[in-house]
Amino acid sequence: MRDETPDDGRPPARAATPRQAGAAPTIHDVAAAAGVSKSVVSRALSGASGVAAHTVDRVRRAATELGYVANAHARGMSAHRSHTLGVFVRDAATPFYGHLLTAFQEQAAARGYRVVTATGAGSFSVDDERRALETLVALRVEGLIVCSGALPVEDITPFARRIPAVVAGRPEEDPTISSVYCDEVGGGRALADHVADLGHRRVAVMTFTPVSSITQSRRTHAMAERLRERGVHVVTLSGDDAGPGFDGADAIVAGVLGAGGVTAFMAPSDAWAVAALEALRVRGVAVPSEMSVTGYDGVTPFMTSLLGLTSWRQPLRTIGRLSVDAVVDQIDGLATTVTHHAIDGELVPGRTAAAL
Amino acid sequence: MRDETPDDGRPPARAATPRQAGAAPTIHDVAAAAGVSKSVVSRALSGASGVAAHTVDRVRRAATELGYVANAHARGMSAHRSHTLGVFVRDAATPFYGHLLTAFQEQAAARGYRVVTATGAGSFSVDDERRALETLVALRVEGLIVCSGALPVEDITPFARRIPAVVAGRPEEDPTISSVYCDEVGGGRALADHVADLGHRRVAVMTFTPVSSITQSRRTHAMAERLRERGVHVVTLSGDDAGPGFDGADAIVAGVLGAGGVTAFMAPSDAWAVAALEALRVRGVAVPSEMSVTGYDGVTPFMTSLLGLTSWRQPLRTIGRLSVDAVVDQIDGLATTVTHHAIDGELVPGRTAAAL
DNA sequence: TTGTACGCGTTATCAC
DNA sequence: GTGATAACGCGTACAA
Repeated sequence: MRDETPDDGRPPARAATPRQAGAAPTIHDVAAAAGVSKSVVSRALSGASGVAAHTVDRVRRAATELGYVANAHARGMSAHRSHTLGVFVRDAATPFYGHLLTAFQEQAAARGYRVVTATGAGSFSVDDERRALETLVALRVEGLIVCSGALPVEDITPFARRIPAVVAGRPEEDPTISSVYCDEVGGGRALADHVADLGHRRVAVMTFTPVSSITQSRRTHAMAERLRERGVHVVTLSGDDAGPGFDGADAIVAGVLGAGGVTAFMAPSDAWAVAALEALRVRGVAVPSEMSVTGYDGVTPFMTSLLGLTSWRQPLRTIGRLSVDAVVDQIDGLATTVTHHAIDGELVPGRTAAAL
Repeated sequence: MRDETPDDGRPPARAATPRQAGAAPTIHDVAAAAGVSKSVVSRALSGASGVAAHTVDRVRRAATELGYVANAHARGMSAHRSHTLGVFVRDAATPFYGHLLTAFQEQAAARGYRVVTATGAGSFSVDDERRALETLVALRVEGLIVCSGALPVEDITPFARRIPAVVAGRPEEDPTISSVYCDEVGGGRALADHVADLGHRRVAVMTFTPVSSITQSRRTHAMAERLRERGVHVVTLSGDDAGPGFDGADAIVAGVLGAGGVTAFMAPSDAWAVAALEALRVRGVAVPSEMSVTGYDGVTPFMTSLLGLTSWRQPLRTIGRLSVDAVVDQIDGLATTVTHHAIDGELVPGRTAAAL
């Protein structure tokens, strides 16, 4: 049970000396408890030299006694540093972003930074995303990591002018802003080669326009292009009209089957591949004997050997690590130029795509 | 390209009047640009009454012109409010927590709060988790939402004394701290009933001790107990020894098959169920004809009709919403008592468990 | 070795 | 309707 009254509109209760119970103890409280001045507390706790050993002891004891945790806001104000990185993710519920998030946290901690996350609050309108970015800026994060396949770069650059920023997980050649991403074109082409190598001559590819998803557009067009180079007949199906969820999967599959003679379907992501596999199962089409299916992303939990999905793995841990390094290097002055880092992915053979 | 020098150890550069380019504009800059005092800017931007309409206009224009975003730290210091909720999640990469996180963000936004997230930085040691909680406290979050099946409540209560807190996603009866969770016992029992109803008489259940995971312990013991009540012979296999990942799945499956006559296996989670399904497939055991398998959680992307996993769905969206409501109600003084909210889950029939 | 005084950016109070 | 001014909690020159 809390022992304080909620301090909703507290202004009148300007505590004179007896701080109200429940309020966080300040450096002043610790100083009083230890019988020294605030500056000594500050120095003792920060491990600065020039403080008597026994004084440090007394201060430390008083601090833990009171459960003192320095106010990051006040500290940031005077130090002009927040030691905080801001991460914007479009949808934390997606495993892809979840893994990225974890990698960010880990590397940021290793580099001595904390991470605050913001999202577009569910209804992914561009306006929401803009507001989320503003939240990060208000928090005076020292670096910005943006993970969104959709947010146009124009919405990021105004902030990137002030704060070292990096776009993670999607290709971005804007000269203003660094990026770390998996080589979508190389991945799409390699996966297409895999399908062509399996002997498929008529392949359906689900494609997107850049506005709906930069990554999915890039990789799917690379697939189609490479297939054509290999002399494979390509049937493209637009994923832009398929709606936000995966409800359009059946319509897509119907299109694939209706095209006639198609023996392989290349999905833009593992999630779409799984949705397609479901639709195929419902329609009684055997995979891979009657139809081969490939995904993209290669992230758990889709990458279970149970599903055996043939896919392309993006090295999310590496992307996360390099993204943090990119912004922190800029913050620390170790790097001053914008960098674009394309990481190689890796083919995951699987069992959903077989030789014809 | 950034046009400022990185402000690493900036103290000497105490800008006199000409602020260094790239530094975030302050209310002072806006005031100067609009030709008014800071007070007016503050009131104009906060929509307070008592400011001439044309002045508001001028200030607004100057603010957007400069790209002014109020410093949340300074605002919080003066207002004694951060309008921020702190969320601690054990592992954002897990879909379970990812969904929860999204639900938090959404409801927090609806209630006018922002969310900052902290995790144990990957290597989930209790020490890391404590440090993560301290980060949140340093940020002076007004409410705390803790999602971790492992962090002992004793590590939370010292903070909960000061800050309204809620444990989300796991049962917690501590009188100090509110909780919102799915009824693990009810879920485990209902799922066990489902298995018993299917006619299984010898069932293997993977169990945990509370120290390794409170939720998994609770639900699995409920399963075993209910099965015994129904006169079913239960074989328990300890999941505590299975290691951190799912590598122990094959050993578990070996134990299930070695027990003799077991026709159903109840896993503590969907992830474990999928791991078991894989191990069974490798061993050539047909599901569900030779062995029925059930999971628990019922969260995407495991809940694809492709896998057809029989499971128990936890209403994560509801849990997320109610968790935020619980802390915000306490902050706003709408609620003063600690509440424990057990939400009902829902059976997901699936195809991995069949009648004997 | 320790204490004093100031400033960080903002809001709220009180004169004007 | 507007402008000084005093906090808020902390770090840190500078003085003692």
